[in-house]
Amino acid sequence: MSPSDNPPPDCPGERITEAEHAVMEVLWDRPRQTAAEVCEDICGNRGWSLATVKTLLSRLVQKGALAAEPDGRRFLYTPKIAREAYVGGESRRLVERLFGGSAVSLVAHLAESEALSEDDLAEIEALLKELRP
Amino acid sequence: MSPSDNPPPDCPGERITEAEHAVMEVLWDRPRQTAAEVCEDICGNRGWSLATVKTLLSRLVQKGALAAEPDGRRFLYTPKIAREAYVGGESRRLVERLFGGSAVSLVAHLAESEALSEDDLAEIEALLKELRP
DNA sequence: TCGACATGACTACAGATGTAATCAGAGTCA
DNA sequence: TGACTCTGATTACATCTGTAGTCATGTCGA
Repeated sequence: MSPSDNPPPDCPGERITEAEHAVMEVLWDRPRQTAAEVCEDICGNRGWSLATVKTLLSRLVQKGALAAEPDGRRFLYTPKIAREAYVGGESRRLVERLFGGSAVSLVAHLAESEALSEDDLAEIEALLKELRP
Repeated sequence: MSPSDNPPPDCPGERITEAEHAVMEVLWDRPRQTAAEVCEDICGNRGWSLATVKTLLSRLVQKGALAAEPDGRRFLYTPKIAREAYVGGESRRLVERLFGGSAVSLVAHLAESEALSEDDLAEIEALLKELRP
C-alpha cells in the first residue's frame, strides 16, 4: 500500500461537533437533501439561519462526513459515515473517558442511578436472553 | 422563590471540558491537593506544564466545580461536585443526544456492536438479577 | 535584610466552534 | 438583454479551549 493514503473507511478524520451532529441527524434521517431542505428541518428548532446551515454543511464535507452530489447548480448532501459508526464511536469515547473502558461499568451506573426504570431493566434482561440463548 | 437564584446543587453551571475533566479526575482520586501535586500526577502523561494546570484549576474554581481552600500562601483544591453527578450528567447527555433519551437503546447498541463481550453480557445479567430479584 | 524561590493572578495567543453576512456566478423571467 | 434570484464559496467575528508566559507578592534561608 502506498504511504499516506488509507482514509479510515467509516469515520471522519476530524471530530464532528455538536452543531454539525444536528445536521448529520437530519441527513441520516433522509439523505440527499439540499441546504435549503436541511434548513427547513432544523433552522426553526435551533434558531439558525440558512447561512449557518450552509457553513456546517461545508465543514462536514471538508471533514469527509458528507458527500455533496451536484444537482444542477446546487448540491444534494448525503452522509458518508453511517450513523451506527458515529454513535458507536461516541459511545466508546464516553465509556473510555468516564468508565475506564468498561461498558459494564456504564450499564451498572445507569442501573444504579435510576436512569433505568424497572421496565427498562426488564427490557434489557429480555434483550440479553435473546443475545445469548 | 426569588428569581434568578437557584444554583443547581451538584452540577457546575458551565460545562467541564476534556482537559478540565482530566484535572477533576486527579482530584476525585485524591482531594485537597495543591497545584504542584496535581501537576505531578498528570503533567507527565499529558505533556503539560505547571502553568497549564494552574489555569485549568482557576477555570474550574470559577466554574464552581472546585473549592480552593487556603493553606498558607497556596491553595488546596477539592471537587465541589461529586464524580457520580458528573458521570451521570455526561451519560445522560450522551443518551439524550444519540439515543433519543432511551438508555435501553444505548445498552442494546453496546450489546450488538461487540462493545460487550460474552463475559460482559454475563456480568450484566448477574447485575440485573441482583437489582431486581 | 536581601535575594532566591514558590505561588496564584493576570495576560497571551493560536485553533476550534457557533453563527452569520457578503460575494460571485448561474439560471430565470420579463 | 438586463434585473432578479438561488446557491455555494469566502470572509467575519465573538467565544471557548488548550497551552503557556509573565507578574506581583509572600516566604524562607543566609
